[in-house]
Amino acid sequence: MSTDNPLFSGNEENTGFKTAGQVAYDIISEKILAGVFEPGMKLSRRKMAELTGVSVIPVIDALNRLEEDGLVESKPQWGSFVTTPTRKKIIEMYMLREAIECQVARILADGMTSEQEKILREIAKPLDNIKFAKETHVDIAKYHYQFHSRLTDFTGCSTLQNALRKTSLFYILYKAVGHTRADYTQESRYWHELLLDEIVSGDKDRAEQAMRAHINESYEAILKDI
Amino acid sequence: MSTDNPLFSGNEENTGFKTAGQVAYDIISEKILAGVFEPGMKLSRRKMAELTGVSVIPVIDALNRLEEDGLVESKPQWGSFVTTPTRKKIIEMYMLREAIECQVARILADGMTSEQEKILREIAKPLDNIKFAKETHVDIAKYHYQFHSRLTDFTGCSTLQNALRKTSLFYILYKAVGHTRADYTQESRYWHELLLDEIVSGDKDRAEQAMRAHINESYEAILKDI
DNA sequence: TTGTTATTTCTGTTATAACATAAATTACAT
DNA sequence: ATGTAATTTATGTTATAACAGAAATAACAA
Repeated sequence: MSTDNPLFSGNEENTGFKTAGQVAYDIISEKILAGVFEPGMKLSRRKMAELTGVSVIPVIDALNRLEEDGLVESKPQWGSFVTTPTRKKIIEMYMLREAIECQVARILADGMTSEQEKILREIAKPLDNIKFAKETHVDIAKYHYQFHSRLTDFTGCSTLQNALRKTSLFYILYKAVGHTRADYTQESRYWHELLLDEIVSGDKDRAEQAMRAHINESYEAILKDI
Repeated sequence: MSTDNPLFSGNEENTGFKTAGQVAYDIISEKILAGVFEPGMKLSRRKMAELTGVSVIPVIDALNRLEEDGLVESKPQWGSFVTTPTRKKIIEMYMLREAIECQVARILADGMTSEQEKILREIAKPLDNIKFAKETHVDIAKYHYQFHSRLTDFTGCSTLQNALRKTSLFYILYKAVGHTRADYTQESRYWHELLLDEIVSGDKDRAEQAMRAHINESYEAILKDI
């Protein structure tokens, strides 16, 4: 899961060599996103070092990166623990996601190649037809991110990509916790294909509006959960 | 500069105690933002340790944070160096800033207290009347950030605040390099007060549009520079 | 002079161990 | 039994030193 997952942007262009810090990051993040390390759990440096098979120095590095990712929180001089997805944090995550993705929609409305559109439609179609009963919430979340991540990629703007990645990590963390009660079978189908229609229209404002509606649908659904 | 500067969000709520990593971060970031460490300059771990008076471990921590801030870039297994503000990076920074601040404008249009408006107007007025000849570009950039940062604060959304902070750090880095040729005396006055007018109108779309225009003015001016 | 090889230096990385502080536990007195 | 003090344990932090690989320099041959 750690190497073939597009979520992990860790330096993986290397020649198979993994730094010790990367090893620790991969293991710990995998445990968190799989729900093994539950929110609020304390992540002791020494325990994590023992678990991952490296020393405390690379563990500190890994925990720092995880904190930047929003998966871990730290009180200085006290310790690190798995982030608890509170209502407030989820709302904040959506505020940022809306900001990023609306901007992405505007940029792409300004100029998206037909080649890019083709690629996106190939992702959108199966995504809009997912059998919700057969997939876990986490899997669906990752599939969703795949589409939006590719969309953001096509802006060529890495700063937007990095910001979006964080919101997705947090979203997956929330889904991994498991107390999700929303009924996703009621979600609109064909949303992503319609979204693409609006983007290729070339009208920035229309594209933005469609994206905002798309995100708000997910937002409203989650607000009922928490 | 390190403790009274609102740009530095490092854990400064502590009881005067500074961790070694924080010491290193403060010193190195100050040198970078002051232009002493020029873009492209290699920041050797050992040299930085000697300079800051701490060991290499906290220096690594500081460099990691500086990389997250966008002030430093690293090639794994090779080293860290001061970020060079290329045209592409500046454009990307503006894309992110526009995304963040337009969202801020929308949120505040939805509900900003009169107390908050009062505070913002007290910052906006002198900002709109700055004597450009008497201030350095860096000082003006910091003053500017003070307004926009406070604006973002009032959304209560720390994720937007963190994202905005990065764009501002990069902007200041760019200004610190010094080859800025734009004539800022031609910039519109009263822009920030007018911006507040649009936000308090309560119309999200109007607020967003005004913010976008505000940022684009700065954007267009800088594009001529680079 | 120029191209090649060997050596030296420098670098990022990380394991080990020490230090100081906070938490938890025990010991003890009331 | 309960509150307090002493002690032990655990933890974050960081200095030191070692390891491996890259870069630069020196030595040497053509």
